Amino acid sequence: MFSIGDLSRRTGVKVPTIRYYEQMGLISAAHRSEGNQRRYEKTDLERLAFIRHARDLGFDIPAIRDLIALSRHPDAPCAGADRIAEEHLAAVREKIVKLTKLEQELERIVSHCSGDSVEDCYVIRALSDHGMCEAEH
Amino acid sequence: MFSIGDLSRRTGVKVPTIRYYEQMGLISAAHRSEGNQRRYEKTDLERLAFIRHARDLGFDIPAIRDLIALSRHPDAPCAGADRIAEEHLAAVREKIVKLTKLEQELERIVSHCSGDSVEDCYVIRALSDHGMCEAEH
DNA sequence: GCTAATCCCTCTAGCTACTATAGCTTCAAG
DNA sequence: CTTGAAGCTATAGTAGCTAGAGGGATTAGC
Repeated sequence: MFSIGDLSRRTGVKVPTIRYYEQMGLISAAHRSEGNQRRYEKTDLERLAFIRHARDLGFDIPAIRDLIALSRHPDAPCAGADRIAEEHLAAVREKIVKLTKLEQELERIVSHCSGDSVEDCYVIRALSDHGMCEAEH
Repeated sequence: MFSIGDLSRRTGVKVPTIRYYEQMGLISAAHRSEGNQRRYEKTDLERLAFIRHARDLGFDIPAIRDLIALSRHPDAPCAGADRIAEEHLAAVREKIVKLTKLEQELERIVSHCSGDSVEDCYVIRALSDHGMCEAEH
């Protein structure tokens, strides 16, 4: 039996976040002590570690809910889980592409600035005048 | 004289967003028509285009506020603007690094899954067991 | 057994940058 | 003068937490 604080220390998930996950339906409502405090068991610990891990990998809460639901049917085909992971991977890649474009544009702007007065600051001028950009955005 | 709708069409910034920017102090409160509708001039258009451009480049609102303040002192040195842009560039790069690590981990997980049942689905198993990860996260 | 420190409870509000809705008023064209 | 589009304010919702207020529970030490 763990208190919510124990669970927090063992998983690295903050206490209010655990309560939030309960509210969001990622973990089921815990049993309560006589004094109305949450008491957890080992399965809850594992579940929370799963969630933590998925969050670290950037899955959002609905996706995690789906993954948990799938993990409860060991005999089902795992295409569903694969698809969720693949979609997430695709989203991550898309973000990287966008950020890389941003990086290049910012790099160009920053490196072009002579460092004199604001009047001819390349940073400010580039922001004022879209025509100075290389790529679309 | 432009209405808020004109401004929106010319800059691509949605009408409620323009009002939001006014509230956030990015643009000054517009003059009003007799019937209390906002009326803008060319300078407002330029200001809004500047904001739009900065947002497209991922600057957050406080940074844009600072950039606008700086752009009003043409004689000041532009080190401030450079620093803001450089910090933002650094933040973008950091995000790219993180996402790239994520991408690799996800790629590895997805590619390892045989595609059979949930029971031995690599996706689910990897999420359950942190020890299966290559990198820290 | 008592007390103090620490933990836990619920509820509410705040964060970013918008977006959406409701209910109302104003504007511009015909 | 009417009508439909556009504008107004105010409020609430989005994701995933985080912080705080104002209490009650638990536990370690004496």
